[in-house]
Amino acid sequence: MAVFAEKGFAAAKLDEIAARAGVSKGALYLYFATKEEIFHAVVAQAIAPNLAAMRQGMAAHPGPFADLLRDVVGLLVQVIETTAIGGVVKMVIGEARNFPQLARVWHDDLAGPAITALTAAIEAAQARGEVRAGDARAFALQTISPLLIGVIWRETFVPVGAQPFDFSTLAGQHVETLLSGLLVQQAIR
Amino acid sequence: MAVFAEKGFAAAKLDEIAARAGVSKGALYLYFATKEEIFHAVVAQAIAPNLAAMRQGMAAHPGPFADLLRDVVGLLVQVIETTAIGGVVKMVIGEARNFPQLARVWHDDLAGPAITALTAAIEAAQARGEVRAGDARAFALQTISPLLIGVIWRETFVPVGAQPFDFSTLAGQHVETLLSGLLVQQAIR
Amino acid sequence: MAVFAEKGFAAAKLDEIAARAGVSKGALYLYFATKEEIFHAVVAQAIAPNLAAMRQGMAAHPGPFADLLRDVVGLLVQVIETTAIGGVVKMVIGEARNFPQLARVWHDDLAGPAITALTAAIEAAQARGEVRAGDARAFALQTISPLLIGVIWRETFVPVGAQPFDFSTLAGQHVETLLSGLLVQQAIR
Amino acid sequence: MAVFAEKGFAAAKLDEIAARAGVSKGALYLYFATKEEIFHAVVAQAIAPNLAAMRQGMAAHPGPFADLLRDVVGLLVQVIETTAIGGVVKMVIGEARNFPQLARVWHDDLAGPAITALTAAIEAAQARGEVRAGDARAFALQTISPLLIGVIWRETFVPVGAQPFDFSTLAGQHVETLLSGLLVQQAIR
DNA sequence: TATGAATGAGTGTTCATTCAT
DNA sequence: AATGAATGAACACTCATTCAT
Repeated sequence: MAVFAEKGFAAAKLDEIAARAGVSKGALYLYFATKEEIFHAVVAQAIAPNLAAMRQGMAAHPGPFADLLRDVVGLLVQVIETTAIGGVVKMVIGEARNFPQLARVWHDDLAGPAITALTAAIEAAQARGEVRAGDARAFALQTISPLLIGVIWRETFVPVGAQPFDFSTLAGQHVETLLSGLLVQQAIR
Repeated sequence: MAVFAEKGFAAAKLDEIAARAGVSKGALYLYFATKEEIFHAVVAQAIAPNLAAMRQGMAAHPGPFADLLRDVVGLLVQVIETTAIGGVVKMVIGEARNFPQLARVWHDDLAGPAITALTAAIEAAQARGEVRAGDARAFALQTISPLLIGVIWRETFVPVGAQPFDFSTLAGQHVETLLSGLLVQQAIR
Repeated sequence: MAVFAEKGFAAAKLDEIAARAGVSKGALYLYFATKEEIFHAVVAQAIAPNLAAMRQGMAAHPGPFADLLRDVVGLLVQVIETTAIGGVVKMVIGEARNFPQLARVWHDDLAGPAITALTAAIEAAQARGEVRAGDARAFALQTISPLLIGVIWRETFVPVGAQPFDFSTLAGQHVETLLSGLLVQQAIR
Repeated sequence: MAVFAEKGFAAAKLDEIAARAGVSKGALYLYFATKEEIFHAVVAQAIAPNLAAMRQGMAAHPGPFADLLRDVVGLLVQVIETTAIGGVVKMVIGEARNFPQLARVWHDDLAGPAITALTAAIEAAQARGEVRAGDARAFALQTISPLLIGVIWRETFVPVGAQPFDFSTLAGQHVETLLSGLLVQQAIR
């Protein structure tokens, strides 16, 4: 994953992958038939843990919407700070056109369900009168965007000297901003 | 740009670039010394119009913060809907590690100044008492994130059947959400 | 053809083929998509001249069978002594199992028709009472066998010091032997 | 032998040889140092039985030449129909150039002596006045050619749908043809 | 004795780059 | 200025050979 995330599919060399894996080039072919298969395995493998995290975050949130929001954003921060999701996101964005099947898997199994689940939770909150009217799917996108862009910023510009964003700060402030805007009764907050 | 945006640097073939440009492969070398030079030219060229747009959007906004916000987001929507920025963003994200200089140019000339200018405008609004306290740079990131993620979503998942986001709807709702959260006096809204 | 005939398909190296052709390895791919395609082209190309020779040899022989026989055998000797048929025969024998399509082409377009035409000519001679009764196809095989084996002997054993067969001597004596045996009226001979 | 005969030396894979032998690839190296050594063993081993057959066929034939001829041809038919000689012949023809030593062994130990012995027998018959004058070595080649070509035909073209030759028919008719032509006193026949 | 995972040199194929025309 | 045939270095993939178990 490290090599693919760094270079992209085409620029990744099996020699380097093998070297970093501490095996010979030939050994790769004992486990994978082609370079593409290695790539798919890497990308597929990166779905599982995030899938689990997502499901956990979305599971049954009967409490106030604010709690759900804090949990979701907090979980996202945790994933961003502890996993290699940054590299995977880059890989998926960069190679989606070359490997549509890969984009499909990531959309159907991860990104799509995540957005859908979040949208449903927001709609429930709207139904309960907690959240003001509006396109729930757009609200969902707003919810996760700053952190995702923060990751992409980290992967893209921080290596050349850009100032990174602190994810905890960003997350806290983002939740505040969202709540003040999404809640119908702002006094309650 | 079309070829590089679709395939990435390494997977882009000069044969295809030449074919789409309607010239022979050899002719490319009359204007560029290497493939990399073509790539840099493409990426550099894609900075100019966006730079202009950004400067225009940020220029002297003495009026209320809400107006600035609407202008900035509106401009972003326009750029997204009328230019090939989506492909460029993909290219920059995907190739930043392979071409640090490219990332540097994009950061130093475009992304960095844009964030900085927006941050400054927000700080000014904070100083005027229009915007509540908080990390202005984080507010700036929040401002542009949903639209950027919307573009990336379009580039990555829409080609494999994902439902796209409507940028006008997204923009309008996003501005509302931001304002309600950023303005100190919410009653005024 | 020289390289494939010498080494066989698998042991032939594109480096050597290119070198002997006086071009670079890459240049081969301007004209052929794969090594296999080069091989097929070589083998296919080797059919044409032999096909022509065969048709010529078989064409309308109203005269006595002995004349036909002398012409056919004489033509075969000429082909053997002036073309690269030896190498081609080796290639076809050696690679028939690996490239069934190749064997099919050679059988359907060359070996099969040749045997069939010769068989027909022999049957005509039998009908005219010139040739004694018997399996005409087996007679046909007898007709061409010694020269073919002579070629194979030349290709296989002569390079390691075996004594070659003189094709003219072999041909003359073979025709005599056949005539004395095939003709019904042996006294006439 | 099966694998080498089917694919040729270069295209034969040790994986397949080991699999068909029912052992592991590593086990091959307990008995042979290299692939080439396996190949030599296979080819050498294929000499023995044929050598014995040949010696038997050639052994002391004081009787009439016709008897010798029938015995030799009959023996050849038997070998062709009961042993894997077809594959071996293909191997030797196909790999003679790549393994001159192999060609040498086959020539010096088998093909050469066989032709020589047959030639000697024919010369003896000529001396006895049974066989007409002529190049005895060419007569010898004539004697064995049709059956050899029949084998090669079977190995090369029958797998792609060619009509095979019946070896018994071929042999019987061939002997007749030879005798009528080779015997001085044709009336005797 | 036997295994089979691991190796790495070798080969077919690609593609950025050159250059005669 | 433009072409496109030709080059050759680079890379994915194969497979004979090794060796720890």
